Amino acid sequence: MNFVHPPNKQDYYTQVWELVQQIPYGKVATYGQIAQLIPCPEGIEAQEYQASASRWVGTALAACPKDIPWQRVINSQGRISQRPDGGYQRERLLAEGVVFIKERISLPEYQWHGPGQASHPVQGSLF
DNA sequence: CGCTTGACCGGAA
DNA sequence: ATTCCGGCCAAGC
Repeated sequence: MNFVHPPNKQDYYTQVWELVQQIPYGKVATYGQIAQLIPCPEGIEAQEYQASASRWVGTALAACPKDIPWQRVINSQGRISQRPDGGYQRERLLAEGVVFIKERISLPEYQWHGPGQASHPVQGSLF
């Protein structure tokens, strides 16, 4: 397993938390998505970053403050990742109205579109 | 001091 | 659809 750590661990974790905090109620994001929203730290090869970042996100959430909606971060398959505590992530999401189909969430429907992203997606060329 | 163990992901078979 | 693989560090026991 690749476990390259970010140069400034604390700093990176903070960025993760900031982003996760922005995920709206009833929406979800994937580990990889959060990772991509954070710029590759200096001194890290883009390739290494791609290979490791999603895990950094997971590790960051493992140590996140209690006011962070960690339950809204799921894996790329739309599933709940195994956690040390066995947890109630699924329950929390259900409580937010997220629908599970065969233990899986429909990402197209529930995935958060990012922080700066448009609340009004520009579809097609309006011209 | 050494061994174990991580909230992941995408591609290939 | 499912399983396997590479990625190769550091904190904790």
